[in-house]
Amino acid sequence: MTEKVMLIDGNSIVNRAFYGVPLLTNREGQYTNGVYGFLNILFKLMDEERPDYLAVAFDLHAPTFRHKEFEGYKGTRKGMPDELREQMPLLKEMLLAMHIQIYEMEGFEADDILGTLSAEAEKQGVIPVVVSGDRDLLQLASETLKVRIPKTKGGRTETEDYYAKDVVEKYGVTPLEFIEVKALMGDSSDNIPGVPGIGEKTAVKIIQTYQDLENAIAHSEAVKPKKASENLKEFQEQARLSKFLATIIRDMPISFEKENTKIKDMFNPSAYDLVKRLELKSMYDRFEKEEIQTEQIHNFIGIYSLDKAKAFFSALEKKETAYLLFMDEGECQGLALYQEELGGYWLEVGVELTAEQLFEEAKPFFTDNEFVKIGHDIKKDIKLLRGMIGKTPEISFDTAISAYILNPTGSSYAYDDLAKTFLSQVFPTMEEVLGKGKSKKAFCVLSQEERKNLAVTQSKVFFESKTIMEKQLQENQQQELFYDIEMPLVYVLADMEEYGIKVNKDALMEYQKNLEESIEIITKEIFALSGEEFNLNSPKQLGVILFEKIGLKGGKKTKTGYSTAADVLEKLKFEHPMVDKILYYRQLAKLKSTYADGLLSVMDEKTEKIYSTFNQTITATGRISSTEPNLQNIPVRLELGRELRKVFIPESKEFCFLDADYSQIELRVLAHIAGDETLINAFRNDQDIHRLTASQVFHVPFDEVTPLQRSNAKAVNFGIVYGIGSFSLSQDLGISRKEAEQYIAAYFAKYPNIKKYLNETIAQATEKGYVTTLWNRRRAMPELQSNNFVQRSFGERVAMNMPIQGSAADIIKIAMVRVHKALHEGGYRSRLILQVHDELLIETYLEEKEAVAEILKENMEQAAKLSVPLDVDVHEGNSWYEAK
DNA sequence: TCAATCACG
DNA sequence: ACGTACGTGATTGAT
Repeated sequence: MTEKVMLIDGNSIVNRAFYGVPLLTNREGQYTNGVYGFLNILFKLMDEERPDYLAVAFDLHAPTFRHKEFEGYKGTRKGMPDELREQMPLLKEMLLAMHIQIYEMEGFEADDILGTLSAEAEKQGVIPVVVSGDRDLLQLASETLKVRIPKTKGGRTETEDYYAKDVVEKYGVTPLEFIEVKALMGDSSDNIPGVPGIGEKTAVKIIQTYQDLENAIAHSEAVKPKKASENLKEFQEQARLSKFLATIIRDMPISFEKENTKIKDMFNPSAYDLVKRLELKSMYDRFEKEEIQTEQIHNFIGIYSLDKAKAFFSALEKKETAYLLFMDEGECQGLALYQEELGGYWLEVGVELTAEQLFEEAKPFFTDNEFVKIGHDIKKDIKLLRGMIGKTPEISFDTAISAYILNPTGSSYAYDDLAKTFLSQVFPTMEEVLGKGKSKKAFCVLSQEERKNLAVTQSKVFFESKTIMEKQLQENQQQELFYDIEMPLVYVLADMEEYGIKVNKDALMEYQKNLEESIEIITKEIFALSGEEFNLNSPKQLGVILFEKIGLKGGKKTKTGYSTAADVLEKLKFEHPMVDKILYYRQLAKLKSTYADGLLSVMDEKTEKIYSTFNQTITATGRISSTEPNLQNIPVRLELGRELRKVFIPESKEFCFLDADYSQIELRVLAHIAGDETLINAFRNDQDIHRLTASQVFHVPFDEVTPLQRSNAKAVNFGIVYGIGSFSLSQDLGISRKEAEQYIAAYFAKYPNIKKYLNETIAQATEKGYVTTLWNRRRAMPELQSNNFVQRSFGERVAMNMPIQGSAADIIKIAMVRVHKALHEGGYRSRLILQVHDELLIETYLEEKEAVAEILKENMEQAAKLSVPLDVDVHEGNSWYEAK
């Protein structure tokens, strides 16, 4: 086995990491984001590389030998923010605590240390992996030496990895030639002067022709362009100096020693103490592996017979109780339950207690509201219990949903996340228990005892978290949102999922067949035009055909190559007849794979219905989402796709569809929240809002607005809702950035309160750290604290958008709960079957049609009392297509 | 598993 | 100067 050493450029990584994460401090007021970011990258790379040795090199803030040669050289002494500089001792302390070897040496830079250590390591047969935020290090890349450049993108860490061939591919020169290029072009950040008038492009060309600096100087007469030729001659000494400055030393007086750099006992108690002092919470579990084992064990009482179960349920007082269900296909089935005073129980399905018996005994407990029950992700339990006990259970508190309400941007609301968040306790993650990448089925791989422990542990965690969460909901004034909107909605969604939506199977298969035939034809046409066959679904292969073979000018747009996205191709469609055909192919391919094939594959063969899952704890804004299949993105904008809606039909001839959608709900919400009189009056008078905006922005009379003006104004209105930027608006409308700026300025001049509202929202969000909707749905906004321009700007747009999108989500959720209740209480046979953000689809019994249409319209329009009316359009039809 | 693409509000 | 609109999910090819 070959051994591996990971060599890290400490300074540059800290710098990188620092800008990628939010500005963190611990209770003592110490900044910790640099340390946090560094550790994040370190652990990620260690997980990936699994090195045997590890060393981190730092720059000393002292002159290096390079300074002596060139007095203007500032090298690595370029500015570092104070918040970051303060953290360097902390980071070193952290590294020492983890027994990680640190290298620093007066007169040399971290780059030189890495260059030398990597060379030494290779001599000893150890493979080096060099990690740096700095592209200078690319000169070290070889066939065996990999240079990794991490990037933090939206809190996530990604790396660009380079062996020698990757450097050639990306820059057109070998790693060693990279130094020569630097000598010519210089590097302003490292204060390497280079040759005036030679930039990256020219430098690469020269080196590609002449291989190195000296050869280029020797042939300087022949160098093109003329300016470069002259300057190369005149500034040849400066170029030689630049090469010297850019060359990393690989033989400084320092040695790579296995004993010192061997990774050993990184996660020890004193390192853990330091991590705790710094409050780097997400790092805790790395250091806590030892404690996990003891935490999981939880005493519980096992119940295995019918007699015991009977006794248990009759003894169970009408107390607040947590419960959890595990009904696995495997050999272990049962019900875990935790009650504050009684403790944990495990009721196991087996020979002496069948599932039927267990649920018969549990029935009163589940259906009696006097037993206050809580659960976690209760929608699945509701559906299960309905099957088992034939009634809808009453569960009043869903810990997954309350955790989501308290923090909708959480990545997971599994029990171990809740334990960490609300109990400050660490339990093994489900992944650790089940094994990585395994689904819930692996639950049965566990021993019986482990399984029961886990089940009871989970119910305990959920129960105890609930107490904390209740308090927080109260503090946030989110009780109405949680108890009156989200919890009732669970039952509505459960019904929608169970009921499903009928599809016309024959029509769908016909649609699929037609697409298949069209795809075959268009594919042949494209191949005829391109002169060769290739995988049309591969943007990479397509890019080569379009931009290299045919020679269209698209330029590189994505990090992997040419962009072939629709907006790029749209601009090129007059350049070559193939482009339009590709766009058409894409349209067909999408319809076939995602929709025709996709829907057929999830259709229930027996009922010929599709049962989607509606997720209530996914979105950051409060919307619900739909999966497997996603029924919220069924085509509608283009006719060919829209045809697909014809296959969504009522269950039988006794029913038809009613489709109700809010008109302009987000702009109405904006008008209300911002209190803008112009906008409010427009909605009160039921005016065409885009036309109005057009007349305001383009200074034309309302009746003389052209269709183009109206459509541009519509884009402006969208932009306002999304947190507008002139660049994006200009892209969207295909106008200059200047013009886009003028549109926006004109908009804000006409709607001053909108501007005021947007500014105030950002200010408040920055101050409080979160934004809220009209019903106090809340989204934390850590991005606003970032010193990173990109992240902060994103945060600002989110702060502007979330209250609007989120309030609209609140409103339709209220409407859903009320419509569902009205249908249920009125004894109607009509059902709510779909929600698409501003639209509800109801399958209605024909005789009830008028009454239900009224119920729909009324409940949707009255769901909120805003300063503008809510307007709902209702359509009917015998398919979703017709009802739109 | 990720990146690119594209469907929806 | 930064890099470029909010929120989702499914499919595909490439690694």
